[in-house]
Amino acid sequence: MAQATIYSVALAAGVSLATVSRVLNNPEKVKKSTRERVLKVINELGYRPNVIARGLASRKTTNVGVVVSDITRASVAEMLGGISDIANNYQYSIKIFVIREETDIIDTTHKIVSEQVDGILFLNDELAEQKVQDVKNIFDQNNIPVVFANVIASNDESPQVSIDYEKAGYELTKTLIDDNRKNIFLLSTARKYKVNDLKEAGYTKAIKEAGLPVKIFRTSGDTDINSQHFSSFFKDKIVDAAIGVRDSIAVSFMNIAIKNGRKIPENIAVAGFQNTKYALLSRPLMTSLDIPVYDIGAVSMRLLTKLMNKENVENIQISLPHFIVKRESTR
Amino acid sequence: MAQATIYSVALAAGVSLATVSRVLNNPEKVKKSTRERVLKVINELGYRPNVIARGLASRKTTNVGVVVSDITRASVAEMLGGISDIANNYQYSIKIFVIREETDIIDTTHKIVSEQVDGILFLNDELAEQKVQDVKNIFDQNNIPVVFANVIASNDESPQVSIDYEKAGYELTKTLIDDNRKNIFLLSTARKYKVNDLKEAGYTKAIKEAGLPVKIFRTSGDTDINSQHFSSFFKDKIVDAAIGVRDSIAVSFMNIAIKNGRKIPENIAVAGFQNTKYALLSRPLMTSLDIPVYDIGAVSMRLLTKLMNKENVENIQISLPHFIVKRESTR
DNA sequence: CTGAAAGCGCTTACAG
DNA sequence: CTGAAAGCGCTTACAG
Repeated sequence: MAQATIYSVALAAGVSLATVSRVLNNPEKVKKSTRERVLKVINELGYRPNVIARGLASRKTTNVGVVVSDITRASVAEMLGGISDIANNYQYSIKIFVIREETDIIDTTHKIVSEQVDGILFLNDELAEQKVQDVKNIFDQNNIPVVFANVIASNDESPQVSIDYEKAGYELTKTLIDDNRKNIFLLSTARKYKVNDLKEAGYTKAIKEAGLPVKIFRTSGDTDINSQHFSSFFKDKIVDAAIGVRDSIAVSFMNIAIKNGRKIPENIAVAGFQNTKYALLSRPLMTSLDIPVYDIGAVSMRLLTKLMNKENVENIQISLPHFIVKRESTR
Repeated sequence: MAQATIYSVALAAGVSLATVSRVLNNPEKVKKSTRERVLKVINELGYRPNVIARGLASRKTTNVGVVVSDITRASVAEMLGGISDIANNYQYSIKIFVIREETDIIDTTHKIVSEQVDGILFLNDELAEQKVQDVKNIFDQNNIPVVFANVIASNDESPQVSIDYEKAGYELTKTLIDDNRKNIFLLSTARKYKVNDLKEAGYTKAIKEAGLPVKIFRTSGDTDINSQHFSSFFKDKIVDAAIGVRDSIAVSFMNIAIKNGRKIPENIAVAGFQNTKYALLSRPLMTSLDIPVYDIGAVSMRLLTKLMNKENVENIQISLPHFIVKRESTR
């Protein structure tokens, strides 16, 4: 049997389709008795409004677009968990848009606009700032609210939720300084992201305050590649502490340090960012800065729903709390 | 300025909207000169067809629904990578539907139907078989093609792409048997999934062939929990080899074995499933059965496009090759 | 409280 | 090769 439509419901209930529509969207405007009659028919027929038709007529799709770079990254997946939980509560559906290095961002953005999403969650932290601004402009022109999640947008007033990465970098570095470490490396990525820039800024600030030498080692996020970098690292560097901008980088470093005969944390203290499963499955267990990724996703989505409803939001730039989980790799 | 519509393009190009539509959908049916004129206007106006309106009129949304349980799992995220890459090629957009234990599957399935997706990729391996069948039936009734990705559907003829998990379990167990191990544990999950059942079947087959004792230890997928289980494990069990149904379980086991004074692989050989980053960041490096998760996603999506186009597909049940990556945790 | 009608922005037979 | 018209399944003023 064909899917029931609003027509068949109206017919069976002996009302007009306007009334059926009201029962669904503004039930209080319909007399109780008719409302119940319509509802009964809806149930019997298993009627579900065609979301596409509704989207066209109402100009609201109840779809939100989530823009990501690498959906494969644990933090991204975790954030999606938070997003989808809240989206479910608010009856929004999620459309994923993956932007890669090769893709024409502007073109893709226009494509997203043509998909008529009601709002955008932007998780892509790997885009150059200028590009982010371009993208933001296009969404603005089309009146589509955007929330940047775990991405520090350019220094404007864009809605965003994240943690204070500079402070986090500062604090994590400070714990190593307080442990009397003198040669503290920051293991960062070769490619520059705003988020990592902030971690670096915090690191540098703490290091300089302590009168220590700033030592930033740039490597790859790819474990196979950074293993090689780290192998040569130990030939010529003096090091008694290291912070990886991601847990995977820190664990990788730690493993190779051990292989090179260093004791953790006696010779070298190691800490990472993100507090992922890697930190829990490493030996020794690794100290890591916990970033509430799930919450960032959830809070972003909640903020977005408010913006989509044109509610007046007091604070559109939310900074969530972070904390350091101390484990065996530091003292 | 308001978004250009097909009307404004038609007006500016001096043709009917039918012609504009044809230029977009059946360009060969339009005279070259008019086609070029229309195309020019489209460019000038930055016109993009409203995907929703198109979806309503053509009854094709070029959306595919991806049904997942835990989007947070590395394998799911990786699969999504493959799916989105191919979806991009074929111009499909991806809508994510997360099904959790609490959710009413049947209701959600109806909801997905009402979203008018053209096809479904079903990644949810945590559903009981009966439920899977129910869900499948609903999609069938609504003529929505479904491909099961990395899920073994009930013993019917549903389209699916996966690996031969039983064979994989058999082979992995065999390598340990060939290394002369006698007390080989399978570390499985308490909750039963079809996929793990198959791994168990392969394990059991190999073990019985060798005349060894079947030893299945059930624990949790959660690292915090299984650590505790494994700690008590070593009090009373004789073991010289273990296979974790997931890498994370195997690494967790290995770490605790080492803590209990066992040498890997001398005393205990350890292997996992999935060949994730965990296997690469563990010490010793862990042997693991590589499951081409990305490819499973990509191939599923490609198969789905064919089904959505109503192409005649020879083989709708695809088994991708797997292989064992031997590392330091086994000999 | 309810219905008739227009309209959302497209596609798609049908004519010509 | 092109256009006029109907229709996809809804929502939403407007009347009453």
